[in-house]
Amino acid sequence: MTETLLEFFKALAHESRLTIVGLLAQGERSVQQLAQALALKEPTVSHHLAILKAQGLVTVRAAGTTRWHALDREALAALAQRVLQQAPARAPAAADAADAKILQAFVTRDGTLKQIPAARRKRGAVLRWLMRDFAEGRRYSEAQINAAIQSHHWDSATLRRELVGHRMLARKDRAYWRRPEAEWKAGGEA
Amino acid sequence: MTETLLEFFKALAHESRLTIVGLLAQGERSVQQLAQALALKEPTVSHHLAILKAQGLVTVRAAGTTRWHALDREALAALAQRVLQQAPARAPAAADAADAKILQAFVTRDGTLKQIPAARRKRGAVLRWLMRDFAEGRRYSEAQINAAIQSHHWDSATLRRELVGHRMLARKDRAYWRRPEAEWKAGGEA
DNA sequence: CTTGAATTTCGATGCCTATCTAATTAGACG
DNA sequence: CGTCTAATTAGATAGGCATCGAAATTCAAG
Repeated sequence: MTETLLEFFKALAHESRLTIVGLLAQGERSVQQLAQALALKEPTVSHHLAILKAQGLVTVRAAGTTRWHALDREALAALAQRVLQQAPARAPAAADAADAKILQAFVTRDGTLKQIPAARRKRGAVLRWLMRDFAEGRRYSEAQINAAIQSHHWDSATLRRELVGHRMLARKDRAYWRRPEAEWKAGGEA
Repeated sequence: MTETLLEFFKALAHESRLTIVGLLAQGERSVQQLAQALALKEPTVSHHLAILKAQGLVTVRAAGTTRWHALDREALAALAQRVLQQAPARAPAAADAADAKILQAFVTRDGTLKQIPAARRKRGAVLRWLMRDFAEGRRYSEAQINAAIQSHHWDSATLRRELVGHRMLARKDRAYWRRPEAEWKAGGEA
C-alpha cells in the first residue's frame, strides 16, 4: 500500500512531470510537442512519460509514426482517493459502548492516559484502546512498542507487559506482533 | 497553484516522510520516538518534520521539553481534494447546442479536426472549441500554441492566425494569451 | 528492401537532497 | 545559575535522479 503510494507521489513530485500532467489534462500530446512546450529534449520527456506510465497515469495511442499520450483521469482520481482514505482514519474512539464509557474516565481528549486502571475489566478496555496503534501482520521492536505507548503514558514498560499478558501482543525473541483479535476480544487472563 | 501542489508532492515523495505521516496518523509522536521507529537520528527527523510543517501537514504542541507532533488531517484532505479537482476537467464538449452540432460534423470522436470549416459561423464554433486548451491569465509561447493546436490539426499556423483574428487570442511581442470571453463570445470579425 | 521520421534506450555527467556528526538553543529542575 | 534533556541548526558527505548526446528501434511509405 505505502509502496504504491510512495511511487505515486514520487511520480508527481517533479516540475517537469507535473507540467506534463497539466498539459495532458488539456488534451493529447506527442513527445515532440511536450519537449517543445517544456524546453526539454525528447529523451528526457520520454523518460518522464515512462515514469508516469508506470503509475498508470498516462496512456498511449499510436497513429502513424507519432504516439499520442493522454492522461488517465480515472487512475489519477483513484490514487488521490487513497490519500483521502488515509486521512480520515478512525476517531479516538473505543471498540464498543462499554469501553467508551471507561475510556472517557481514564483518557483525556488529547489521548493521554491519566492512570492505569486497577480493575481488570477497565484495564482491558484501556489495553484494547492502546492496540489501535498496532497493525496485524507487522513486526515491531520493543523500542517501537514503547514509542507508541509513550505518547499516551510514561510507563510503557508496565503497559507493554500487560498487553503481552492479555494476549493482545505476542513476543518471540526480540520481536513483537499483534495477535488476532479473536484470541483476546472476549476472554484473556493475565 | 502548481507551485504549492508541487511542494506538496515533494513533501510526501520520500519514504521517511511518508512513514512519519503514517505514524502521526496513529497519534502524536515526539522527535525521539519517530527517530527510534525509523532508525534515523533526531536531526534527520527534525529535517523531515520541518518540510511537512512547511506544507501545513504537521502541527506541534509543546509540553515541557518535548514537542508532540500531530498530523493535520484537514490540510491533507484539502490538498488531496485539489488533485481530484484537477482531474475531472471539462469533457470534450462544446460551449452550446448550436456549436455541438457543428463540431459533430467537423471533429472526430478522438478530437481530430477533420477539416477547417469555410463558413465563418462554423469556423467560429471550431475556434471556440480550440480555445478550451488555453487558460486565461497565462502566457503562451508560439510553440506552445502550436503544440496545443497540432494535437487536433496539422495546420497550426492557419488556425493560430484565425484565433488571433477572431480576437480569442491576443498577441504582443512573442507572447500569446487568452482574451476575456466577453470580447469574442458574441461578435468577432476576422 | 530501403529510406526517413518519431521515439526509446544507453551511458555519462552534474545537481539536489537525505543523512550524519558536532555545535547550539530552549526549557525543566534543583 | 549550572546541569540535564529534547530539539534544532550548521556544515560536510554520499547517493539518487534529471538531463543530455549518441545510438538503437519501430513503423510507415515508396
